[in-house]
Amino acid sequence: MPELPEVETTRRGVEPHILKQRIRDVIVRQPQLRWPVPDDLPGVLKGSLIQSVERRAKYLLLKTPQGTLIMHLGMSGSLRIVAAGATVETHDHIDICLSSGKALRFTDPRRFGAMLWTAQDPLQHKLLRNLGPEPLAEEFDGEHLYRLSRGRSAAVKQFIMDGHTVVGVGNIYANEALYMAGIHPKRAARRISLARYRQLAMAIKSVLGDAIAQGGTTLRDFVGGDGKPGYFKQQLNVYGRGGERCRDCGMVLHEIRLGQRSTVYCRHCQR
DNA sequence: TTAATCACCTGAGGGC
DNA sequence: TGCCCTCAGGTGATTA
Repeated sequence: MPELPEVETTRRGVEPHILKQRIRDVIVRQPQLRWPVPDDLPGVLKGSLIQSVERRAKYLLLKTPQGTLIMHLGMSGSLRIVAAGATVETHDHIDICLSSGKALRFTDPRRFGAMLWTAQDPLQHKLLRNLGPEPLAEEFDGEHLYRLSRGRSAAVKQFIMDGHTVVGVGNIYANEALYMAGIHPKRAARRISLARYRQLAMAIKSVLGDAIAQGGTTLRDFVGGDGKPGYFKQQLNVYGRGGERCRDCGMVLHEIRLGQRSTVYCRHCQR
């Protein structure tokens, strides 16, 4: 399940293979993704030069002189480099064939992913223009969280998973960051002090930074752009460990549903 | 404006 | 072995 570190790992993995490549063809086998792939996408992209491979939140942006291809991996999506004409599996929905003879292949069993086109500034696209800061950017800090949380009665876990607060904090890393900061996931966002938000911001940066450095998680079917799995799962302290012992205090980790999401925490370490 | 819920989708895993 | 059911989850849309 790609979260921000997985998306960044994918970006770094595919970038060397597609940067400065010209798009020779686009093969759309399954256009029904989260939103339908535009009918004219192959025609628009054909012949374009890929100028940059960027990321904003969990969106990957392939910029060409004509516009930008906006991609989202959804829940189960992946991008990898294959030889053009490589054997096609059931969920290989889109191939972007390159002048090098290779292809960027989008695979997504659950089809929660997306592939959209904009000729405008992609950061002004309706999906991107209202997003919060990047978690690893300087502008994201405890003051930012504290300021936005005033008057918010929602649970802090849902607050930090809201893309308007900060982007890229999915369920796994929200659980981990709250554990690291010692904050109970159900605590109302407005009832957390500035000092504790500073700890939480540092925890988010630490958890996401470490995950990126190690290539994302190995949960389910995630593999990087090079087809190799990530290695972060071994370091998860709470996510997926409900009923097991807390690595810090030895208490049994508690698992609940919060906002329809699996939430694991330590009742002793997190207040 | 905020919070809660729904919808999308399919593979994995458990129970029978 | 096969069938059925539940769960997993990112995020926009809808509803209250």
